[in-house]
Amino acid sequence: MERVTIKDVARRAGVSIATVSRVINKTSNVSPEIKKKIEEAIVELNYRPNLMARALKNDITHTIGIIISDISNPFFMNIIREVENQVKEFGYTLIMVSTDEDPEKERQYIKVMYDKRVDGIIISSTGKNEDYLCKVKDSGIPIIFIDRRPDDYKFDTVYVDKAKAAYNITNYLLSKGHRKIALISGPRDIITNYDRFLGYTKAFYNNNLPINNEFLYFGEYTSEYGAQVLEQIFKLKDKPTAIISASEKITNGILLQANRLNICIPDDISLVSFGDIEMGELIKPRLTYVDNLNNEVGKIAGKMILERLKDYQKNVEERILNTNLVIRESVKEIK
Amino acid sequence: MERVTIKDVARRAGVSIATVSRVINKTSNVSPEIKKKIEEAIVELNYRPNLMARALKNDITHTIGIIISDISNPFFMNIIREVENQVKEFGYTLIMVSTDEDPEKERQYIKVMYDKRVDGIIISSTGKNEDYLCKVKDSGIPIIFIDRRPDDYKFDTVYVDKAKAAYNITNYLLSKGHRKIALISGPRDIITNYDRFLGYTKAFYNNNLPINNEFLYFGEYTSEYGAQVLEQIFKLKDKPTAIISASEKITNGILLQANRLNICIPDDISLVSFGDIEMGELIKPRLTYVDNLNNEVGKIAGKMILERLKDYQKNVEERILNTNLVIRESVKEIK
DNA sequence: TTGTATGCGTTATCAG
DNA sequence: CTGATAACGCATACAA
Repeated sequence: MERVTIKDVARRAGVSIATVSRVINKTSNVSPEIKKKIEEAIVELNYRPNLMARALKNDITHTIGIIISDISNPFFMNIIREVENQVKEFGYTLIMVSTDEDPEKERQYIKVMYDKRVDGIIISSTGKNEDYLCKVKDSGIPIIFIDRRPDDYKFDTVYVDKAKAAYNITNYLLSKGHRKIALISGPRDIITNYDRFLGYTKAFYNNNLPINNEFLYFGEYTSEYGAQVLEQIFKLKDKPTAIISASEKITNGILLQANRLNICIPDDISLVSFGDIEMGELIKPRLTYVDNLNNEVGKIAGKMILERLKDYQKNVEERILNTNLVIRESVKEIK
Repeated sequence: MERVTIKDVARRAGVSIATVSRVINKTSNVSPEIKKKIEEAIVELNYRPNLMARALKNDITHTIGIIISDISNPFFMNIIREVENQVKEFGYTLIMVSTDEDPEKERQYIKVMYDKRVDGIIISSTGKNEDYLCKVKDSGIPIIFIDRRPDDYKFDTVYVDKAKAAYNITNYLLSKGHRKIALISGPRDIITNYDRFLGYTKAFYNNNLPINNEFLYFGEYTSEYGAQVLEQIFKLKDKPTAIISASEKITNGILLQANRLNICIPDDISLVSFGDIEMGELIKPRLTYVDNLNNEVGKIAGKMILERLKDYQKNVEERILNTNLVIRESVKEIK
């Protein structure tokens, strides 16, 4: 089955390819009879324009690249779904890669996006390639930062204010009498974890309380890491009375490990999580948590890229979302 | 920042574009000095070949399309992740769309894939577009069916044998004394649900037992549907004593609703699920389930497409995976 | 209104 | 070993 091109259509309709192109793109008037002939030819031959050729000519691929750390993370999955929903009706499709938080891989994938001439990039960045992203942006490819704010440069951005959330969580725990509060974060390099640290320390500072560095854990956004740290914590002489978990995955691990080690939440230790877990309603105790608003982040990211695609010149936009603490049963008051 | 092309490189190195192309593609010998000059020019100008142009010329995009019903379904997410892992090292990237089980959307997206000239398609099909997929395949784009087997035509395929699994589940329930067994499936149209039905009926047939059609539910792969049917079931005069759930999402809904309605599993009703739920270890009772092997399906799908890409002529391959029943605590024995 | 011809950035064929 | 040039499929400026 040969691929039929605009030439074939032209031949079949007995016109030039220019005219065929005109009726396809409705770019100028074509006489009704000829138009009809061409349309018939298109149907008969089942002609489909070659988007590669078009892209080469117009420098528009109708493709948006998404670069995230891990597709299998429900957090990002939801974002992707929302982005897809936003952009699909404008004819864009998504091309998607995951970096595993590896800056080198990230760089490679940014290159891939550039090479593939995507019309725009949505990225949850490791933060180590901002200089490079800047170049890509300057070359004409809009870039939207999601979940993690850029550090040095200016980019369109949408994320939840983790510093404020961490501040609120910490304050809440302090108000419940907790003084020894563990913060279990993802990688130290990733700016969101710095922000959580910021909010955490601010709460202690404002209450004129000292920070115990031993209670600050930086690792990975994985269930394994959460499990491992919980075990570690319970070997400590001077245990924390509460934990702040930076992500659902970490929370998953904490809960799993607590179950294995017969640790009771909140009786043995309190827990607050960034992001509720799947089926959270069924798991006892129901977690006190902050919503990560991933659906909203995704929706906004989709809209932002569409706007930016329409107007390349408009001012850089920064959407910082606030999230509230949802208080349920995983925190115990300390006398 | 202008985009630098092979012409710029050629000019900078003082050679023709043909020679530049030669060193880029190592397609024929170039004298060492010239080669060095060109390589330098490439670095200095930060030249990156335009993949669009290349694709137009070579008809190879290094892109694989994935068509599934719903990205936000963990089941498909895992598959995608595995596929990505398989193909990324061969320089392929994934373009991904979701159909929401809508055959018309599916058809549109198949077109998109065709138009974008992807090198191959991995699809979990509604089953309504096989004729069209056949044409696409004949046009030279390899197609791999995942999770759902093709019906009329021959395609490379990898899926778990749901009929056998359903047969095993049903047999198990029958052996535990259950006679009134509800089967809560996804859409009637989707072949996997027919297969489940097949396995279910076979078990009854082999045991010389009658089937109650009222206990056969077909709907959606959603939590809402699971919840709704559970409620419905408990309004029945003659309730089933056991439920077979066709998917994690449905199971989620069943568990959530059971919790709301104070229905105790397995005391009030037994439950077996296709696929375990997230954090299944923590939710009581731990489910008796069959593993959906999504990781393996994804891995195999990735390998299959790579092989097919290497050899377009090889025989159609069909991988049917078997899965075992994992018995835990959600089924009660009936006197 | 329609056709001719050029170029998008490559690769490949053919001379030299 | 190297260069000029055609071709990939399409869109469009320019001519007619």
